[in-house]
Amino acid sequence: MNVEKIIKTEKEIPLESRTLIHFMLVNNKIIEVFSSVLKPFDVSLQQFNVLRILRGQKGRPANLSTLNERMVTKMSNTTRLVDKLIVKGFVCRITCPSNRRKVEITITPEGKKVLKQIDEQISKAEKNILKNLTPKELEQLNNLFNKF
Amino acid sequence: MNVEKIIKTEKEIPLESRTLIHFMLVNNKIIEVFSSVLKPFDVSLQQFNVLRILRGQKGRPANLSTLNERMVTKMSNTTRLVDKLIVKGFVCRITCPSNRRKVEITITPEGKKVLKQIDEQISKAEKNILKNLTPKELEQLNNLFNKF
DNA sequence: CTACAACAATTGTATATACAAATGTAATTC
DNA sequence: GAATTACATTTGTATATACAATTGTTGTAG
Repeated sequence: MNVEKIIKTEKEIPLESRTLIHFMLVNNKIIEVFSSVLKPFDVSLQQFNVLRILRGQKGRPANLSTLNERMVTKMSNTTRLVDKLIVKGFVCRITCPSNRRKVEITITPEGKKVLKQIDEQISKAEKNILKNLTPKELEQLNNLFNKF
Repeated sequence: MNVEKIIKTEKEIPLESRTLIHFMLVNNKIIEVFSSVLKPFDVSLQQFNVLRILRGQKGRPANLSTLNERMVTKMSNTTRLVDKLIVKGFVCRITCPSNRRKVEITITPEGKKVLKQIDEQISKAEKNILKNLTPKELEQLNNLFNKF
């Protein structure tokens, strides 16, 4: 992936700007791949993230602020995100009995089933995106990311 | 930036998934910083990108497909993006005399002036985001990104 | 126990983005 | 040169997201 070729510029870009542009270009590619995997399941990247968080709860219900806190990309409207998952039958929401301000959100068996299918595809996509990188290079990347 | 701490999970994430999540987390941070720099100027990241492309044209007008092709994040509606810049007086659009299907978009002196101010702030922000990385590490990052 | 502050989620509204269909123009084919 | 195809942009519409204001509930100070 050559930055100058992709954004079609002839002039040399300063190393710092170049790195950040490069960063965003790769990120766009990652999101594009993930989105295309998720599309047939009619689930957005954010919705997928919520489903995975809920499964990670192992039965324990999560409330909205917990979800928001754990999401990779925090967004300002988790209520409506959950609304969509409810319509699809993938999650279930009840008001918390001990504190009626809160809600308890859980993943349904149907949601778990779909999530399992998605996971397989996503896992393949991940391997494909990273096919040119060795485990050592992945470690290296993670270490560099830690410096941000 | 510790991934597990940020997304608040206790379990170990496989290296591949972890890298991609880490990638997105850092990207979100970058976008967040950029957006907050741009906010006072009432210019979005995409609009900023268009302005920079137009300046890079050095007077030569650009048409919509050229803009779209050169944008870091391609979006499906460059028309409306340009509309907003016109309202702000930062760019100018006329239909191309030699081919009336096309349009000719140029940056205005006002646009150039604002862009210069933004550039200074963005440059500072870039340095700040990357303050913990040496030039060598930046090169290393770019090389790793090339493998995607 | 009443008033007030803090909390958690929801709703309203404006803007942004994705995708498809439509418009207007130019080039090509017969 | 009329019909068709391809091109470049615009418009329509549905959905997504950001941000602020609102609602309903709980905790707390006096």
